[in-house]
Amino acid sequence: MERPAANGSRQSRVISEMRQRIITGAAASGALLSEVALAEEFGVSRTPVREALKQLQTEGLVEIRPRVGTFVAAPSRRDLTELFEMKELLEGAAARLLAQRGRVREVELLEENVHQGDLAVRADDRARYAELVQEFHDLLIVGADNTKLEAHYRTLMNQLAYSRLVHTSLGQPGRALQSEREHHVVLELVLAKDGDSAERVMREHVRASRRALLAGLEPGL
Amino acid sequence: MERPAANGSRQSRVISEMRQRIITGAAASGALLSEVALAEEFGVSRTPVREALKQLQTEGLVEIRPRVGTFVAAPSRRDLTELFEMKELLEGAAARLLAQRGRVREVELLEENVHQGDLAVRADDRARYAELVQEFHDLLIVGADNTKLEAHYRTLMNQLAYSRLVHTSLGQPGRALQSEREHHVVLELVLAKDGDSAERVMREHVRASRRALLAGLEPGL
DNA sequence: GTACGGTCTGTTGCATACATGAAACGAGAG
DNA sequence: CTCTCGTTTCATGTATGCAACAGACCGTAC
Repeated sequence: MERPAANGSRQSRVISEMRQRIITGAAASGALLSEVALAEEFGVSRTPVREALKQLQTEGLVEIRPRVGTFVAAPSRRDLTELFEMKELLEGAAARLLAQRGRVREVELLEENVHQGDLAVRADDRARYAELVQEFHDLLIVGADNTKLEAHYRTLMNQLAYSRLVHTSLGQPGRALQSEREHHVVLELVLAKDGDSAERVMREHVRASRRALLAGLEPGL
Repeated sequence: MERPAANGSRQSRVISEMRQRIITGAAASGALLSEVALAEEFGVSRTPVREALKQLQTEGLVEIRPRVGTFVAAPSRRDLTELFEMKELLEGAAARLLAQRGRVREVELLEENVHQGDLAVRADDRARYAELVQEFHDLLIVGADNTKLEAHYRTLMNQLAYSRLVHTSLGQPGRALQSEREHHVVLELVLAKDGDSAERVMREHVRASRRALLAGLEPGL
């Protein structure tokens, strides 16, 4: 193979590309991921592809049925419930931890985020607000300053394909305004360093967003 | 969307054996895990060994330095703090969820466990009590009836190599008795279906056990 | 003694060939 | 038509060879 050697590990490129494809939905749920097909597509041999799939399996994004094939994971209804339960748990804990840390950089970014959120809601700019919602939750997690928590959280969100779901949730009438109000309360409690309440309210916020999501999803499910 | 399929392939044997070796400490922290050495030892080729190591990496048990080698992960002080933070969080949530479920099978097993624990403490049988402590925490997690929570929890405990640590913790004078008392309270709150309090007390219990552990590890800290 | 540079060894990264099992398929019997 | 069972096909599972890179080692110049 006189291929002008790709710089950097080929496998890592394969992994991130595959992951992105699954999260964004470019690879349909339940679809077969053939090793040879992927290998040809990425211009590498089966070996790095196999290792990438293996990693995606432990991340819960694909299911490997031995001797049969690798398939894009299809979360069941129960999986969704469990994932949201975990989301509630981790984000609640993050709110508490952040509150305990005091006025760190992430808190200031949250203030700016909430400010921008107000503007987006007032302007009824749903796409912009969806972005800000994601940033809000992300800041909370990062601000908790616990790399394990962050890692597990990201794994969960990937399984949820949350970046797609958030739009559905915000599509419910009045949800954006309500969501933004809840963000306000969480931020205030973080600023007041009231970890207990911040955690409680954050959990309620997650439950509310889940309800809105399921309400928007129900027809199709 | 299930966790690692328990098939009978050689690779799964390699993985579980390696994992066990790391968790139990048979493979020293920081030690180099040579692919060829492991392959020869297990009587397989490098390929399944490589894939096993890859999986252990995403579980956080080994660190792969590209083109250099694979090493048994050595948790830093900060890692330990973060891991305990997560332990507190997950076990607390599990207590809450179990309390909400009512009188399920795991609750009955917990009652029996606490009863046995009383006997072990009274008899000053430390080894037996260490077993029971692990079972207690395990029942709690399983009883939460959330497979994601359980999976993440097990990953974390593997990283902590908790099965080794628990003995250190219980070695502190009076810790066993105190621990058993705390188990009692948690169980009572679960029986009373008081999820809020169960979570709170469980968190305190985890923090207390962490303090006992650190005191036993480094008397100076 | 120290700094420098080249070589050398050990390790992983990737490609490829072969082994093996699962599921689809189709011919034939009933 | 339907069921059975052997065959065929196609996917993954594993072994192995070669290449490339990191780091140790050693001789040499100063």
